[in-house]
Amino acid sequence: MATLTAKGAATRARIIEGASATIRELGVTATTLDDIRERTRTSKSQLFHYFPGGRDELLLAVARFEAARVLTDQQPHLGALTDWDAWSAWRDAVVERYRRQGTRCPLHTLTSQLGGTSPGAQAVVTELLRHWQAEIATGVRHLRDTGRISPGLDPDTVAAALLAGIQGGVHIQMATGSTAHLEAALDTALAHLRASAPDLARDTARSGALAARDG
Amino acid sequence: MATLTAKGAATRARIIEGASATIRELGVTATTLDDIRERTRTSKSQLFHYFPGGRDELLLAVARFEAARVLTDQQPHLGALTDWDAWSAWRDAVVERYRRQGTRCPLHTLTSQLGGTSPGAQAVVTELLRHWQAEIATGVRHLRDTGRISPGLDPDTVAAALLAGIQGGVHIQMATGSTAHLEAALDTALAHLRASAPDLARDTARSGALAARDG
DNA sequence: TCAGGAATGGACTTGCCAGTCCATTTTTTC
DNA sequence: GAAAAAATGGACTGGCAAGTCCATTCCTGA
Repeated sequence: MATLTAKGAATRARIIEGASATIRELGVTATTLDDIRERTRTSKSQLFHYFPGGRDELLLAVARFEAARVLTDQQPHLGALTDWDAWSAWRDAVVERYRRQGTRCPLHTLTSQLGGTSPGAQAVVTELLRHWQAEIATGVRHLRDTGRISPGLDPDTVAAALLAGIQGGVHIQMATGSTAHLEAALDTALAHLRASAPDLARDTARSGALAARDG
Repeated sequence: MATLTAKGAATRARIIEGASATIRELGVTATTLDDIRERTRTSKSQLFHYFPGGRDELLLAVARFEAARVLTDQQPHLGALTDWDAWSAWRDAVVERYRRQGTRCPLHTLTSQLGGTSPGAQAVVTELLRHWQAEIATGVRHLRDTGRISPGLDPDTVAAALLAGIQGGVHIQMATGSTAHLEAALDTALAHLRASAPDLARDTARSGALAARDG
């Protein structure tokens, strides 16, 4: 793969997207290169031309593709967690995103297969988590700096806990099909933040810290 | 498998345990029946004798085995979440359990492979989660009924959020190798509970003289 | 002790699927 | 417009791993 013409790049992208869709339908283990070949209208040689490392390299590319999508699907909310309304909108966007995705999380299964095997896949996930958590932490820090939450809360710890709740909520959704846990995790975390508000700020937010849900 | 002699039952159990151990080392996808056969000193025919449904049936049995272990590993703490000390001990036990397990969670990978495929595996996980959450909720309810936390908190929601945090923390550990997120999730959830305590109970808890309250 | 069922051994079949290879077509470049 | 490079087609291989089958040994109960 010395150089890549426009046509070549398009084919490569088509393969990744098609593989991603196929994996969503069949799961990683059940997806064969022939399935991908058929859906993307490519030949075996093309698959290996664009991904000389074979199946693993393709899967890694798909993981990268999916990881990017996870973050963009949360925009513009994730990048602007300024006031409570923004947090609420983000919360809804996250729930909606995963509800729409259904009971298959390509990235989860993808990394559970590649995770231990290749350090590359591990890096993709680690980087995604790091970025995601950093964005959340920035939002929390903003809440703190504007006096909306207790100054005693550590933004990074809160963000880590929130991210864990989201991950677990999604994971449970994969097994049960319900987003109840994801919602509980998000709502409880937000309630925690709201309840920590200094009296003045809480009065301003006024809508009931315990009720948590959209006041 | 009309009847099962003592010897047969022992062999069956040996296969499940050996398969479980092998999967922990190699991961689900990389584990072949021959690997299991070799480790458990059995023959191909034995594998299919005790698990006529083949690989999938064996994997399901392993999932059941692992699911049971998840809960027993948390005992006796999980069954007696009465006061803050008990909660703290449980928290430590959970962290320790997963730290010891390392970056391979057999159940996670097991179900991510069987999850979508077989309804049986899904049932195993769902039941595990249900049971786990119920135990946590019982503990939360006890805290509430003894006035240690705000009566406004819904035990089931809190338990769901906490369980999601644990699951996510473990999941992140699989990718990063660190239990930081798991600990953040647990600690944040417990901090939330403690912070919700009515003033009297919080003061009492701080001093450790719990017996005196509510006379 | 012997008969029938359970347990075991292990060779063999079968099918799939990743990866290879070379021929052919298309595009780029000078 | 011709050579070089890139893209494509698709048959073929090789190996692996699940599952089958039958022969043999072991156990149990009457």
